[in-house]
Amino acid sequence: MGADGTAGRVTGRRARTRANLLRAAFSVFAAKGFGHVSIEQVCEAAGYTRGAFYSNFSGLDELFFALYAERAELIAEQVSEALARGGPDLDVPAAVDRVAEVLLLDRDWLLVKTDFLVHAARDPEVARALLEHRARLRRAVADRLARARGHTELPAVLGDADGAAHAVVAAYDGVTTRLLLDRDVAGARVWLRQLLTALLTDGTEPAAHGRG
Amino acid sequence: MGADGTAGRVTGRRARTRANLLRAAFSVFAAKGFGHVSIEQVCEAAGYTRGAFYSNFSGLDELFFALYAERAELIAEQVSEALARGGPDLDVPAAVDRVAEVLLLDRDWLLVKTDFLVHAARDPEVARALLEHRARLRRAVADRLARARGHTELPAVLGDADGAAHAVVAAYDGVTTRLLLDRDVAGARVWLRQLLTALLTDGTEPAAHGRG
DNA sequence: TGTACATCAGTGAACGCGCGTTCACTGATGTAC
DNA sequence: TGTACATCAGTGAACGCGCGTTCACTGATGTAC
Repeated sequence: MGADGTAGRVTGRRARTRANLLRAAFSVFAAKGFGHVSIEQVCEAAGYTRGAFYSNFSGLDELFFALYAERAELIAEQVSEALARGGPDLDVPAAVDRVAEVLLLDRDWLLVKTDFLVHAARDPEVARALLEHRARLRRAVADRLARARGHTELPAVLGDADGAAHAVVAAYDGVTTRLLLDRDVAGARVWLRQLLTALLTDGTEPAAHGRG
Repeated sequence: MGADGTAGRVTGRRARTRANLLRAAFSVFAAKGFGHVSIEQVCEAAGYTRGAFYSNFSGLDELFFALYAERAELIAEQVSEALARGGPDLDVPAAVDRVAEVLLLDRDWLLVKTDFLVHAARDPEVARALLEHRARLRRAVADRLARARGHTELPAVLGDADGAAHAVVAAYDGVTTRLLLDRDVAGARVWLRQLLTALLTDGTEPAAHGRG
């Protein structure tokens, strides 16, 4: 159903229900962790019966996947936008600040994202989706760095702009882990800035900010 | 019980059962993820009944914690040892290779460790244990770096040896995430080496290894 | 070293709950006129 | 714009399973002599 024009008559209500379930699920996942959440709990949080759930999703896995995809899309757009701003000359510290702002905005998202990582680590199908999302972010970073070549010389150890973009993602992942444990969002931003500065410059200039 | 000499008569059998349960649980956790494992499954894998489980642990959480603590202790020792080898002069590439060997040996451990991270992220009590383990690793690295000062000048952005040790842990965490997704252990070691080189040196020398 | 005994570790059955999954039904929603 | 109708979204009850948790019991294990 849905390929021809006849299908999907009552689209409004269905879309709303789906969105409500996704929104409620996000909160519940963030609070308890994917592994400790039942369909019943999601339905209760959203104010629907379990029948409504099954009318929209085949199971928790599918909902979780949809949840991740939706949010990851949003983040990717925000990062691209943050990188696009600021003119053709790359101001590394300013760009880093903007990206750090987007990526380390919401601890709940980091929690859900890490749950998804753990899920993906055991399911190659899911892993592929996550890797694609990461590749997309990486490409946005690499493009930006490549465009700015000459202005800021990258350290040679990491290779080209692509290697540097890999390093940026690794730094993000590293800071994510730390933030999940110490819950210090502001400190994490400072720390991410320092790490990226250390990675993207030749590391000889002194630190501009304090350590987190 | 246990504080005076009279308690714990039949120690052998009990210790063996506990160890068997822990070993079996490790495999099951690695395969399915903490959130998707039941007490029953652990018992079946270990060849005991659920009664035996309750005779040794109060629940899955306690077992998981014991599991993590035991293994983390082992890793900490191995890392300390890897850092101690090689004489008073720090040969950064060689030390990095040895540490990378220990830390990225076993994907199963990374899986379980990440499950534990996700668990700790939602329980401050658990987080404290994990943070302590990380602090211990970090201290080992910082001590080693501090002892080697003068031989290898650290980049100024990261501050002192302590800041550099933080960066080492962040790199490890970042590489862990990637390894969980692409399952390329050998590539992860190469990549960790590159990242650490970029972080611990001033980044001007060319890359010695290919990118992972 | 061997034996009798006390104690403790692990058994296995039982209970009940939470929840995944299904499905006949109802009333909400969009459409045709 | 209003109304009658067809269809679909969500309801809510029912079923059954997996499993957490408990506990009386048994036989394995260490100890005292």
